[in-house]
Amino acid sequence: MDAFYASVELLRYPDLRGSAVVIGGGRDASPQLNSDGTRRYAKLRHYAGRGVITTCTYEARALGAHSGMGVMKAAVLAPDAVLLPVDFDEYRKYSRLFKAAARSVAPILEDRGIDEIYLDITELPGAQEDAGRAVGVALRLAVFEATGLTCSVGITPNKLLSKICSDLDKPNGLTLLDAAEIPARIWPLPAKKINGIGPKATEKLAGFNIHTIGDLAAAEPQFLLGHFGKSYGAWLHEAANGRDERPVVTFSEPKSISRETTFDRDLHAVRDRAALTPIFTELCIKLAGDLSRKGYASKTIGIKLRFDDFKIVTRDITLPAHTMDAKAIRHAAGACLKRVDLSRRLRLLGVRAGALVKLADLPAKPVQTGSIEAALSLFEGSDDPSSAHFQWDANLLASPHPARVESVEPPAHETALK
DNA sequence: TCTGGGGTCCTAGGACCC
DNA sequence: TCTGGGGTCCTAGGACCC
Repeated sequence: MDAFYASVELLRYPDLRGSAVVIGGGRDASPQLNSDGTRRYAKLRHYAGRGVITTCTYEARALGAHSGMGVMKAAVLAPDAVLLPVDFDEYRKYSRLFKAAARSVAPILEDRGIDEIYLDITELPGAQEDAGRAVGVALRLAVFEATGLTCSVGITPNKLLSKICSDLDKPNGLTLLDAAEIPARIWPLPAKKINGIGPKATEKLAGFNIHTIGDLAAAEPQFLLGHFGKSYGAWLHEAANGRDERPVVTFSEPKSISRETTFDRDLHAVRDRAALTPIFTELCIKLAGDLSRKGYASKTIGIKLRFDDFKIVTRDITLPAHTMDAKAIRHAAGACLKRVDLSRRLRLLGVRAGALVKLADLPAKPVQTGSIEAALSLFEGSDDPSSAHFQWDANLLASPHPARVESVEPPAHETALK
């Protein structure tokens, strides 16, 4: 989707069409209603805070703003640009609408986040020959009719090339590409246009005088393997040559669910404990709510800290049984926090639930909260909370497999087989 | 002007088991 | 008392993406 969040906002505030508009910042950027019924929008120049731009209109981009940029920095470049707060509920609504419209054209759809999808149109009637363009036209029409929003489409032999091509003619673009055109149209592009080559890899490649995808394609595979590792090196070579066999995946289970927040000001774990504790607990409650709503239980609870120097530290712990209970999550996360050196001030705190299992697939009833608390009290009472190693007392825990606890020695024949 | 929130995948070492 | 090879799980960090 083209400038997705900003475009959704323009549907709501059509008077902003044609203006430089920035979405982000958070908090009090909502438009106010004047007495005459007109709207008064917040200007970038009045912003004070730590937010970043999530999306901005093409007019704002022309002034130098881009997503990821701090709003304070953008205010210097475009002080008169309009600032709007993010409204994820609204974007999710339009996300569902555009995906449903796309599915009506091509049912094999891979979800790549709120504003991006892959479609497998191989088996679509008449998708061979020159009908690719017809599919692209139908797709954009269906999306526009359902949402009033434009999107950009790449139609190629695989996901890697489609991703690159969808970006070549933004906004409202349609780009078709045949494998034979790779040298002429793909190789001149910067290497970072490949999905999977980020800032670090771009920098490292530049050090070897590899700047374009063509440079990368011309590099000896052995050289790439030697400098980028077996897996990534081999992938770089394949990607540069436009080869990608990944299928369009229509469904996948989530691996983790998390909540995090950046504080208005940096907080010290001890001195600002009174402010920190409720934030920490709130994150755990929200995470438990997310798990419950989505129907998952987690066996690994972790925390993420970002210090004032932007260094990130993570800690996690695997529980004896899956849980979705806020108290159990809070206790586990608290135990993780005790394993971190907290002398620096904190900028961000996050809580994560991993090792997820669908509630329906849970082997037995989730362990009761009380038992997990009893187990975790072992951590909190530990003489050495910084120690990375803890001993669980299995007897304190309710087992999700009560029957198996009773098993004793394996039968003699089984022992013999070993 | 310091840089959000929610994810995935990969690597790597140590524990532990066979 | 000195060395194997394979496999899984746990934990921490990092690159990358939307």
